[in-house]
Amino acid sequence: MYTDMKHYNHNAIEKKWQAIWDEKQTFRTGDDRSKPNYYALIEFPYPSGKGLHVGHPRPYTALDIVARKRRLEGYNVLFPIGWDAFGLPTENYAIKNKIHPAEVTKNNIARFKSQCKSIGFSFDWSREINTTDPNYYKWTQWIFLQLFKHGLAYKKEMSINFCTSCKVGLANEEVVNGTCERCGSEVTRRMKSQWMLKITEYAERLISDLALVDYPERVLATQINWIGKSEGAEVDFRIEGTDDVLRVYTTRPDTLYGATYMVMSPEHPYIEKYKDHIENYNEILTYAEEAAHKSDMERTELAKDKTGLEIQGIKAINPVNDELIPIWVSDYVLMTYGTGAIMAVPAHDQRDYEFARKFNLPIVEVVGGGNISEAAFTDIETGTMINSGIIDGLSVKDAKKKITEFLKEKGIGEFKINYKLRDWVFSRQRYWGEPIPLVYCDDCGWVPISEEELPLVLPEVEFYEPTETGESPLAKIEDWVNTSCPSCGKPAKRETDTMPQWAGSSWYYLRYIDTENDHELASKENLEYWTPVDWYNGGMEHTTLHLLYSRFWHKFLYDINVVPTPEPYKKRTSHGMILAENGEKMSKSQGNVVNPDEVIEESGADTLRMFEMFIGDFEKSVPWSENGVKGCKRFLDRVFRLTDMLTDEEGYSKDLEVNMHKTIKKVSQDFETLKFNTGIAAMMTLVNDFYHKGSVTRGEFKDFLILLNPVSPHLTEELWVETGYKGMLNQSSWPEYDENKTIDETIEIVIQINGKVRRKMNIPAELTPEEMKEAAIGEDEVKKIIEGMKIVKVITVPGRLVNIVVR
RNA sequence: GCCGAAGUGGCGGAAUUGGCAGACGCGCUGGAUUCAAAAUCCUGUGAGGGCAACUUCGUGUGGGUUCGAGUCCCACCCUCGGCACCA
Repeated sequence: MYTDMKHYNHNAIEKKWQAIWDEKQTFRTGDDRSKPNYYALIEFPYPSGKGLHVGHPRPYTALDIVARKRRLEGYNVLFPIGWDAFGLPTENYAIKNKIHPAEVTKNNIARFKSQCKSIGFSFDWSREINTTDPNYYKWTQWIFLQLFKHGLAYKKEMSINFCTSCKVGLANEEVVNGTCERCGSEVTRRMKSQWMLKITEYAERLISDLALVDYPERVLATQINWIGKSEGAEVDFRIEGTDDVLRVYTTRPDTLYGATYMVMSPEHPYIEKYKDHIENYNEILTYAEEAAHKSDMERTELAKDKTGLEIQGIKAINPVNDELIPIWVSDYVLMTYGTGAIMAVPAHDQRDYEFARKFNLPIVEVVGGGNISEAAFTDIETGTMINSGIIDGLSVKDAKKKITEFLKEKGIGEFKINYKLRDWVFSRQRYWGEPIPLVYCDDCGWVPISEEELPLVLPEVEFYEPTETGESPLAKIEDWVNTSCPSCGKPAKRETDTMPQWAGSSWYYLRYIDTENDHELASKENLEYWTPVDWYNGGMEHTTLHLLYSRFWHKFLYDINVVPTPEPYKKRTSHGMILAENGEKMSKSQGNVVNPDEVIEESGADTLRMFEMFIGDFEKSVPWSENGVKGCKRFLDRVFRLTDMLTDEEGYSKDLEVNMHKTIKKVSQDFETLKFNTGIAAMMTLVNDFYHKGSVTRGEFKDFLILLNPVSPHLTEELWVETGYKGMLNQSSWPEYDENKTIDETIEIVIQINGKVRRKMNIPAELTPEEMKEAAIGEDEVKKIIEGMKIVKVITVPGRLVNIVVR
């Protein structure tokens, strides 16, 4: 006969609790400011047309666990969600299917939202934001205006990276191996007048303030590497027969005596300036044009073999030894870094060495210790200066200092710090982005529109395609473009470029704090209470771009007294990707995308959440596994059936008391340190213990349910009610452990002889090392083994082992 | 080339930071239940040898330190991520 076994109906249970949480607004951020606050943040998603795949819930579940645990610990928790909804894929889809991007966005968001709800995340849905909402981008525009007013936004005619397919300018960061980060098409260079943000002004602070935050080592390294700080000197070389100097930047001023030629970038202004002096001007011009034509890809990839030309007709004078040296032009020198010209020291720089070898230029050794007939000697730790006049005999470090002081004294050089970081190209020739709230007036130049007029709303437009000239589609809407100057009232034209997708995501964490505020981006009081974000988790792919940009904006807002902290995020962590079962990246084209909806339907959201966390090391990429999902489902089934072995006892049983305390400790710690996999393993072990014992007390079950709740919230809430505990689980509190009760009374120790495990024995935990030693030596088997040998030494590790060294 | 992370069973991964390698899960083996299957429960599961108690080998490779090394040091190899002519 069939027993009346209750069945774990995950679908019913999950729908039931999601409805209850919604109705009771269970996870709405509280107003009780007497509670300690906790701000947990995930990277808000871009609502693509494809919906979520199983990679999304990994970071969301992780911080959902943290948020739920914090609430049970008595914190007032802010755990918000929103949509980073401007962007090219939506626009491209809109173009292709002739649907308004706003409509596409709305549909995509609806899909994402219902998926997020079906997974049971404890987001505060009352604070949902959307970067394409005028009430939101009003403040994105407002921040831009402040940047503009503080001189940090400027327009510049410049050579930009231009994606041939998207027809937009790209920031350096958006170009990956010479192709567009988004669509993979070829990127070429093109001159275009662009809005730029002076992130370089913050370069130093973006490095030094990393000391204030808790980021993983690899993230710190990426930030520092990207900013690329270097210290050196700028040095003036006179150009023979003129009053002009050619200024160079070098990190090795100590090698100045070894400079045997100079190299200018093909774009260097002196080429134009001295065209009358330059005998081979036409040749140089041809070379410069070729270089300009090359995309960044070609210029770096093919540049393994160096090219260049000597500039005939002008020569430079080495300021320390007055030697006449030739000036070359080569595309391995970039106009965008340093001064656009270098002094070449082939003996001590790899690139100069290659170049000198190829073109038979002299190589003069000025740092002794290497073998320059074979390779450039670039070591700066061991060498001693030679052939170097006033700095002969010094170490590299001392020589740098002395020569830089000398140059400074003579007025022909100075100490200089350079950064690889470039200013941020901030305009896009696209429709689906925030309009830049500026107007161009022939008399007044660029004028900001009045802040009262914000938001400057995107006008309706018939076609979203960029124009043939690469201009924004907005340029075609005449009655929008033509306006009057806010300053003098004369006819003027609006800026038609829009902002990049990075804009809205650079400050969204601030808006969550005060979503309804319509007179400031967030109130001082709320910002004081909630910032900085306590824990921000996101993907490694955002650790250069997004993190740097948002830190920059935050620092600016700090400088103008809008936010109270110098850094936006106190702690940052990163998750690994979820790959397809075969170890490949999940992608639509491969057809290997796993959809969470199917997993939820079949095994439930609680199982999905658990497996997302149990699958492996949170910080590493890991392949998805169908069987792994089944394993987690099996575990939750076992949890469900624990109710059949429930006893009436309210406390912990004697047998399992230590296990309970150990598990509480392990789970509590592991949920704080991204070790969700081992925390869950500890709970599995505990459940195995319950099964082996065949019973579980009400007290044990209750605390176990709380521990499991952040991972699998629906089932645990259901079992809480079913078992008849008070109220709802989310109203209870996180269990505490007693350190003294995490220690077993008797422990098994290992007896080693000469470092090899020979015996194991059970002893009372409180034995002293001396007693352990006695016990080990006295053990019968051990006695037999060491009979006739001499005990040299005995090592005891309390609670672990005794090692007997014999001869 | 430079920077960063890693290399542990058939698989995902553990290992209180120098102290029983392989927790937990998957997969697989055997058993119980069943007419049978699924599900469930109980066993076993790094490799070799032994009827067994046991024993030898074993954390990318080679050396070293130590009573003791997955963990520390030196030299390599390989994988993944980032940067890449930045003077």
